[in-house]
Amino acid sequence: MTTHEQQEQQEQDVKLFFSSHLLEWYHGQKRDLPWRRHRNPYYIWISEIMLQQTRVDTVIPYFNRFIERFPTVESLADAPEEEVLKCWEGLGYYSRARNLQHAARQVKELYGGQVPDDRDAVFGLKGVGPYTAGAILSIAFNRPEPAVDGNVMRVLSRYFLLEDDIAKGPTRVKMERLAAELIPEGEASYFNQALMELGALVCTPKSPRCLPCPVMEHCAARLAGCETSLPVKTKAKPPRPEERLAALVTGSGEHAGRVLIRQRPQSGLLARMWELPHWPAPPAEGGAAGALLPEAAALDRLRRSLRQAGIFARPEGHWTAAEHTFSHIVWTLQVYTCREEDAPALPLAAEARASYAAAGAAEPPVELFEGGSGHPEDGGAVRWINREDMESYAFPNVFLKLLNRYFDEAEQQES
DNA sequence: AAGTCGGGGGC
DNA sequence: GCCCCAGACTT
Repeated sequence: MTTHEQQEQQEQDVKLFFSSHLLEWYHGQKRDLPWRRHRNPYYIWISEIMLQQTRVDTVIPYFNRFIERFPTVESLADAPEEEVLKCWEGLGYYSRARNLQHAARQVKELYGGQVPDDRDAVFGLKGVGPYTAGAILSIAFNRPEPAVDGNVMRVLSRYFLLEDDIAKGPTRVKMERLAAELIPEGEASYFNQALMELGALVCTPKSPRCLPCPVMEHCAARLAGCETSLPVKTKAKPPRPEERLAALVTGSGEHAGRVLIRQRPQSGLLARMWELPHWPAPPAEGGAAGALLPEAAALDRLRRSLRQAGIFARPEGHWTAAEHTFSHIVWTLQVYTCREEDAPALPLAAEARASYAAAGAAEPPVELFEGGSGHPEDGGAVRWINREDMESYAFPNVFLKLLNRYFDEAEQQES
């Protein structure tokens, strides 16, 4: 046998060792997760969409509620979109929910309500990319397809000491080829889950638990002592800060005891979710970025933004500040309590024109809803709600917390 | 290839 | 604070 052939044989042995030991470990260590109790392709599919960029512990309660409310593909396909969004409330990446329902309608109409088991069909479902397609095909149907996510790339980077940047596209393709080679005959479902389970429980990003690892013996990174410096991944850009003024408008007259909420536009950030109205804060005088706007200026700006949006209310004072972090933006919301007022006798357009004229040409126009086209169906719908009504609207977490806190405080003041 | 899309847990 | 998570989609 040549040296080259010996080397190849050794690589094969290391791969076989990995696959067999990992599989055996999985059968002893796998967690009891709701979507693992039956091999139901619909359950697998829902769980995989929820698990995109989201931890198992976070997903479990959402999954259980979702399956209870939408037990079948058809029930999901036929549901009102707001109900799907409400089920997703707080889970983030809300386009996942909309895409999921779109895909449920695809499955209902194209495949008779049965989740398809062939590659092209699964890939064609909205919201299903390379990872999720591989996960559905392998976990639900035991097809020998790779399912390469962050866990898998981390595990493979370490075991095979691969220094490719996992943030780059081609790296995933390379990992998929490798992961496909590793699948033992007829064991795609368990093996792919085992790979991810190892990444979640043992081969963690920081301080991996190498001693109990079933494949430590041949882990190249461990042998080289560099397991904590893998995988290589370029840093994400820091999110840009955005200062915003938010209005907590309490109703008077027929709206007494209620708070004003607004719906976001059809597309983009937090699409179709409900929120307290808010607008970009003008830069503070003196120009220092992040400097706090003087209260009087904020109150005045908010009053005009509200009026421009057709809301007649008087900002009264600063209530609280709240932060909300997205992947690419950080909102700092300065929340002001505002009191609903009677609409003025003058029509809004005339009011607005007079307001601009009085302010002079230097006054910047305040958009009705930035990013929107101005059409009502693009968002901007408003409602006056009490605490019980919150059941009917889906809110991003920051507004969920603000509203709950407000209603708590209002209740305490009554008693 | 880079930007857009949430939110939380772990350290 | 920072990192990353069972990623997909758009440009």
